[in-house]
Amino acid sequence: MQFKPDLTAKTLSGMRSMSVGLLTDDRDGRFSFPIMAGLTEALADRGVLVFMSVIDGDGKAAKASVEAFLNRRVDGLVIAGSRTDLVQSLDLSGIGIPVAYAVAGAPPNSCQICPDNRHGARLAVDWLKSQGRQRILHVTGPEHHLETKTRLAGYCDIVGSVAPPLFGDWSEAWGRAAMLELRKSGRSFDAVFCGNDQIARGVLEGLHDAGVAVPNDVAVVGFENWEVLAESARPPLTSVDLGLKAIGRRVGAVVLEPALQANVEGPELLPCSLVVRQSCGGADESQSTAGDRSD
Amino acid sequence: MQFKPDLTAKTLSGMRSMSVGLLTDDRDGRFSFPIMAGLTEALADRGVLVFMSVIDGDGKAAKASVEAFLNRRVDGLVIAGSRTDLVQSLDLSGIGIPVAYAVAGAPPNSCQICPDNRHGARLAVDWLKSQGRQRILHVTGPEHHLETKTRLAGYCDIVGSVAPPLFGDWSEAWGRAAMLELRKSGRSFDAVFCGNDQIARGVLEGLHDAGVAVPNDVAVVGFENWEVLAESARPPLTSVDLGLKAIGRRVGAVVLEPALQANVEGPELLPCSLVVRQSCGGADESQSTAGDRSD
DNA sequence: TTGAAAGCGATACCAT
DNA sequence: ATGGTATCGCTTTCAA
Repeated sequence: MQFKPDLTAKTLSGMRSMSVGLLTDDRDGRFSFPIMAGLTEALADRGVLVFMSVIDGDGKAAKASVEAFLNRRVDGLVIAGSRTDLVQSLDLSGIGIPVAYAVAGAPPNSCQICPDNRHGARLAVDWLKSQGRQRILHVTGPEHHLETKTRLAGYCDIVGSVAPPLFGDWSEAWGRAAMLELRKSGRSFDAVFCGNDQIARGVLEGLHDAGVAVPNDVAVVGFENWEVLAESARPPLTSVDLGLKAIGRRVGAVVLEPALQANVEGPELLPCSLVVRQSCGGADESQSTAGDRSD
Repeated sequence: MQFKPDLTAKTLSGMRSMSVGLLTDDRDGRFSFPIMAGLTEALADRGVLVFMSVIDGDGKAAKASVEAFLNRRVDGLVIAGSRTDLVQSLDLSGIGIPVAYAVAGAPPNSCQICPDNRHGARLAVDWLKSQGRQRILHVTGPEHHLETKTRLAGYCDIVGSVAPPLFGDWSEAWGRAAMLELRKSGRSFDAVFCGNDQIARGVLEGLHDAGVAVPNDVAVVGFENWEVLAESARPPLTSVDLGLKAIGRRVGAVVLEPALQANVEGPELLPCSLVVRQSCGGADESQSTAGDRSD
């Protein structure tokens, strides 16, 4: 028969509400949206829906959203893709429901799920080496950023610390500038591993301007696999995928079943994967690595 | 005093649920996310929350999501930024709650809210003319797309149909190819108005490769103001902003108060605005036009 | 005007 | 095992 229990009544009578809240202060949804997609996907089967609220950096609004969630009796809360200032303005300690942080700053002893940046970097550099590249440079973001440090660590895992990385900001402009700088310095290299895709785009442009052929003369790999950037780069950019959708799925599972939580000490790291395109050769061999490439 | 009524009980007892459902099949959230942000913003004051569900093109999943929304007794439904196939696989006719389509294909006689592409195009071309440009070309997307036609119409409103547009796809590669084609044909021009930002990026690159100076020799303006692309273009790209966030706000108002609906015949058009950067000169005059530039 | 009682649609605890 | 009933927290209706 076609009986559909009313979720509202079900909730009122003390059961779980079969809904979770998602809070983000992302600007363009670069991280939040794929996470959200994974979350929906994972929770749809279990019949739970997600309340989403995007706020712009204001602590008051964040607090109000959480209150609103709680009034709806959400079973869990996820904070996604936000800058760390959100967590600071929000005290979720005695909230009474599971909270998980997805690709977001998190307070100590909380459930935090992030991509394994270090492993992702190793994947990229390994691939570069397997393609016969000898002198792999690293141009990346601000030195003090956590992502910068972690990705750098993965890079060093493979090549050691012979070649000092070039720190800058996460922009195309910096990627271009770095190429200029490099040419002036006369350092020789046959590959550059970039801290993110925007930098990689800039590097590609800088190389193009200088007349060096990619991937023949130098190979380039990016990070984050922001498809709109990576796919239309010239040539299409090989990049490390963050597996955001998988993170969304995982976060959904954990928020509903806190027992699944792996370790309370430090973040839970989910695998990245390498999406091979044409910027470092080998694209036709259609290499693929662990994880879920679509974010 | 600090009394917070329980929304669940309120809902059960026959009131409105103070929640709406948002359904999208967007891939990267380019449209859905800003719309969502506007929606949240508009509804937060009224104390209504939004259930969001992102599905990937599957008709079954869409239907299931709508059912789930209905079980939660949402007060309204918005379909956002989706390809038209979603509306086809979904019959929302006798659903009993207001439905609005935001930047999405919509069935006849439904509430549809979209950016005023034609007006946006006029804004762009007008600006180009005001900067003294005489021969403005239009390179754009597939001829049969609705956006292509509407933007072209706006272009023709200003310059007439002297210069035939160049149709292609919405990619950077096409923008580059168009420049090559143009150089071969020997057509002379001092500005190009692009159908979207990706094409504009390609055009910019093509121009750069050919050694023509932007904006001195030729000015370029894009469409959609996808900030990650526009801001880091070389030079930063002047572009028509779609006002997606405002659309989200409007859609929220309409879904809660269907009486506000402007016209049932055809879509309700919200203003675009021009965001002036350096790709067509005049950036320092910090020109701005109607609408809300942040999406 | 104010206060008490009857749903709303399920769950859960009792009795039988 | 099985049916009846109190309960969840609020709105609405009806008395007083």
